[in-house]
Amino acid sequence: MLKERNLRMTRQRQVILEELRATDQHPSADALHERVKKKLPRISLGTVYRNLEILTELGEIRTIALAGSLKRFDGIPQNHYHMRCMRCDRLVDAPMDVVDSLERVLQEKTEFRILSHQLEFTGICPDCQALLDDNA
Amino acid sequence: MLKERNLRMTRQRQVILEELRATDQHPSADALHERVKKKLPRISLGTVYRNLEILTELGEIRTIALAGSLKRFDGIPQNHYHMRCMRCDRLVDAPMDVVDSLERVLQEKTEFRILSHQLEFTGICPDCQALLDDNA
DNA sequence: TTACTTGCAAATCGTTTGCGATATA
DNA sequence: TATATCGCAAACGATTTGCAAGTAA
Repeated sequence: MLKERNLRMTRQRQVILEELRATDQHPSADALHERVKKKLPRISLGTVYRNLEILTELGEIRTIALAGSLKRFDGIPQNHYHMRCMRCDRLVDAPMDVVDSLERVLQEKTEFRILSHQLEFTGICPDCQALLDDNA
Repeated sequence: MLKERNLRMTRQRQVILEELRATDQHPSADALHERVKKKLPRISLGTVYRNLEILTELGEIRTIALAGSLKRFDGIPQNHYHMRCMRCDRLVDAPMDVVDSLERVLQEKTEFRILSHQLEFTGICPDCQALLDDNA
């Protein structure tokens, strides 16, 4: 699966994959870099980032996009879900109710105390669909 | 509601709230800053950030933390949900199945083409619960 | 008159990128 | 040997923060 993309299995790529597979800690790039450095002391953080991206594209690992520092603001204080257009980055309210049962179902199966949840849909907005159709 | 926290209703705070309430565009802090500058040309981006934080704490508006900027990595390539501890930031697999019907339910009600969804639970992990109990 | 709030600029954080050097296939 | 990949360091974009001046109550 490396060949069709002209990719090479470097020692760095190998160790990054091994170390990630060896833990269930869902490390950040930085935390993984610290682990990998124990075996390859000279590896750089940039190399870790580059390989994590490639390994994700290959389907070998998953990148979890956490709800994080990037923010948008909403004049409506009630909780509701959103849809984001992956092409133009527009953010729109999702026309559906908040599903409280998601938290209840999970709470029955975990010691974690669940307090809230964040649900974001990704897709293509109508405007961008039209644009894409034009180009076809 | 301003009084109990010794907060003042400044012109800046007022206009930021008005402008955010006047749109359904879910602007970024920067985009909102551009709008507000038309009424208060000298207002700084830092002031916009500070007020958005306070208005969120007061429950007047909502801050939407977008999925994307912050990343974690997972050696298991199958899709699944996660729980994040709001105290220690630990990330753990959620013991529940992916709910495909969420996308179907929403797709029936929108022109948006839904392609995927991101669900993240927030709460307190068992270790941090124990710590909090000790301090009580 | 107090101390909350501002504008400005510098700092921070996670991530990305340009470069010349290195190593895989 | 060709070029994918590396290490390094600088660049990046969104957000946060320190400080002295301004202003609401």
